[in-house]
Amino acid sequence: MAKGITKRSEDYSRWYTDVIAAAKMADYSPVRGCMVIRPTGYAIWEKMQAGLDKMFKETGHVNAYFPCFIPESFMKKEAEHVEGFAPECAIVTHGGGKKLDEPLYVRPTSETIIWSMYKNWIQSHRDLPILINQWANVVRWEMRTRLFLRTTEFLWQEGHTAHATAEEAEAETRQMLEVYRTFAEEYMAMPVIPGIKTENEKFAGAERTYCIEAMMQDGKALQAGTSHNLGQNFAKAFDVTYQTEAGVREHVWATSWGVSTRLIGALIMTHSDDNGLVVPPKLAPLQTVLVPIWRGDDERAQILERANQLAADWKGKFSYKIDDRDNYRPGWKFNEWEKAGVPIRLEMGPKDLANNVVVMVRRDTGEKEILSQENLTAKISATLDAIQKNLYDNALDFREKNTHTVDTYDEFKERLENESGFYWVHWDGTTETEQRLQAETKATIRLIPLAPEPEPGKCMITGKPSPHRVLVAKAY
RNA sequence: CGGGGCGUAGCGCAGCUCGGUUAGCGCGCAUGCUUCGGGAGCAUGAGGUCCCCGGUUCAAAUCCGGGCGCCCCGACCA
Repeated sequence: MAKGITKRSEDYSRWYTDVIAAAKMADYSPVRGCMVIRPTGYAIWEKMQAGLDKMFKETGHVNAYFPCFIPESFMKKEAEHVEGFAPECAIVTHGGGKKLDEPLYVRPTSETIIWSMYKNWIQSHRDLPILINQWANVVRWEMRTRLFLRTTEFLWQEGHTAHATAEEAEAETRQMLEVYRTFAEEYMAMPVIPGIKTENEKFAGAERTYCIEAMMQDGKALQAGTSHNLGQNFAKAFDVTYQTEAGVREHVWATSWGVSTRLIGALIMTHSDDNGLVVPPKLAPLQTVLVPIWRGDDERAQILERANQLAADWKGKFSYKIDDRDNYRPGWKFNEWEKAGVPIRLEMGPKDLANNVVVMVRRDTGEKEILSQENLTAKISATLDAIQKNLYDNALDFREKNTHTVDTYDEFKERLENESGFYWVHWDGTTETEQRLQAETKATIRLIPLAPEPEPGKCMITGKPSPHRVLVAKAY
């Protein structure tokens, strides 16, 4: 039934790219490592943007736009930042046919150019906080790329805030992490675990990085969003100070936070199946498609008339399309919309017309149901809600089934071989042990829980004391 | 950067080993008719720098040399 899509059990990577191709979400571009986001993929991004942007505004943020070119000298001002990003930057050396006096970095992230501006905008505590977000593209010259998950250029949002106190910055960082968690769970129907990154994994230039981690269907972890407490690092690098109420000059406290088009990859790998894309109703570009079935022009006219009558009640309640194309047959359409992940398909033919019913098919379960044409609108709305919930429940159930607790390194290594998934383990808190773990098993410490359950134990590798467990997994 | 695979019609491929008519096949595309409840059938038709450069030869998609590009897998990263 799913011609052209490799089964997940055969080859997970190929399945992933097949789903994207079958749903016409993206295409490879003439430029290595870059992708073209096609209308179907972009529509999902627009839905994500709409949901997130609303939440950003509700928490007091405003949008702005900063340039994509950053003077080299700016990039070099924060030591850890430049060290972290320099290897993966694209640099413009020529413009207008002439060599530039100073090379321009194509932004891999915008902290530096934004803080160069904040320096001018901030003098007094009265100027704080600044709560700016921008929707933009960024470029990171990755060695290996995968559609949506890691491309040389990608789209994202980056919030950059400035605060008078460390406490306020920390509260902001945590608040935005919570926004991401809510978005992932409520819109994407993707359960996530919030936490803190280890020193080793934190953002270049941050004091502390928070993240949300999700489990993909192959048991691997995917970092779905990050929120950084930047402390005073950028304020010091760019000499951004303000006068307190008491008249004292202090460096400003900063945060930054972002999610990217990678979320689309996360969405695919959380819900989709061997028949193609599955999209939760809240992010589906098209929520319901009605496929009319007819023989001959008379039936066609009758069916379409009834379909339009029914659909008149749907406006403003959910998005829909009546697929009245005459050049494709119903079976072909069923398949196409299935691959595209449309949550609900309705079928209506002559028999249904005679019986005053329609056939409804759920994308998530494949269940067919014959519905009266009375109260159809309410039934569709309720089913969309049910699909949203079912997708979340399934994803959560999958994660729980694939989350393990282990105490010894031998057991960990053995189980990781056979069951990829999340592992809660004891760790002694050192970077050396973390690096050894990664070198020996390819798994990484994904996060330290926000509010860890105190559980004194011994590091599974070194046997040194550990106050609580951390989350370890192979990751994208 | 290492390992593997591959460049021939829009897409997927055969042909290459062993050089030889006008380079094929499937899907898709165009037109027409019949169809239409899970990827329709028939007929007709359009569509090619055989990745590039050089060499060998009467003759190269095919042999030789060099180059470029893409995909997959690993080391780094959202």
